[in-house]
Amino acid sequence: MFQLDLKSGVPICDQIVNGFIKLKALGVLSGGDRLPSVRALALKFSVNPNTVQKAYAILESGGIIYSVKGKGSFISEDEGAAQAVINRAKEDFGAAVRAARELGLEKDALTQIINNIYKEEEKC
Amino acid sequence: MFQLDLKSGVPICDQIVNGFIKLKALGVLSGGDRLPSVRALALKFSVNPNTVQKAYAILESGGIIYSVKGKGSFISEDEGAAQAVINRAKEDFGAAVRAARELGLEKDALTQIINNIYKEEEKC
DNA sequence: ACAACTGTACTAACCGACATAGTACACATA
DNA sequence: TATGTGTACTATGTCGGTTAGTACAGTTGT
Repeated sequence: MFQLDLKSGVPICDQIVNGFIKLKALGVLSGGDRLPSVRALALKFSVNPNTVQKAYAILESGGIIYSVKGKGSFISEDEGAAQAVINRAKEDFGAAVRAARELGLEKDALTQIINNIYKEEEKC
Repeated sequence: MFQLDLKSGVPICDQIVNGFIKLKALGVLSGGDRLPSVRALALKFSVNPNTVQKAYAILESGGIIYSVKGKGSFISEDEGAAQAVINRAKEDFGAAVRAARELGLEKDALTQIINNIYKEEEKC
């Protein structure tokens, strides 16, 4: 399961959305897997149930998950939905690259930044 | 001169800051060049003078520009400011990398995107 | 001296996004 | 029936960004 950083400035709602997208992208969660209930996840994260519910609603509107009253929320079987999210993330990253290039940053500088950040990840 | 996108969600203040940083990085504006007055730019962008003033204050605190009461605001001659611009750009790019990583994108996927974009540049 | 411009410094208010709090309803399952 | 589930509201509070208005200090040109 992922973690929340309440001090990051990133909306909790978005962090939950991205967290599950990542878990699905990594294969930790796959089609049909059940998500924690709205109330359970809220309790675990010490967060308001409404916030979790909002995140689940966003995930469902994006086709990442589907929810059934009285049963729970589940990872969608549809592979295209997650892929669409990944593609959008790639586009966003591409925009950042172009912005950096426009300001004169060299390719090597960018790859070095990437290497450093992905090295940090190993520590976790 | 740059443009504002009031619907982008990016704070107007930040857009103005980034606009001038970009103009300086591209060499359109160089040391000693005069910026539009706070009121003039506010009028041009149909924006509150306070917002422009805030942007100028940020630019000055970052050493990008310097302001003189009664005279105006000017692009800084300071070379260190250029380094500040680079550092800022790197931070922005780093944030994009972290966002991509957060969504589960692999390092190789990011470097590949960079390579493709910098290949495009050769055509220019 | 004067007018017109410049940057600067406030306070007050509005707005939207985000999060919280509380309540209520509908459905599924044991 | 009891419990847990998703869902739908309203109300409240906070915060950042922006706007509005006013005021002051310095420079420049007439």
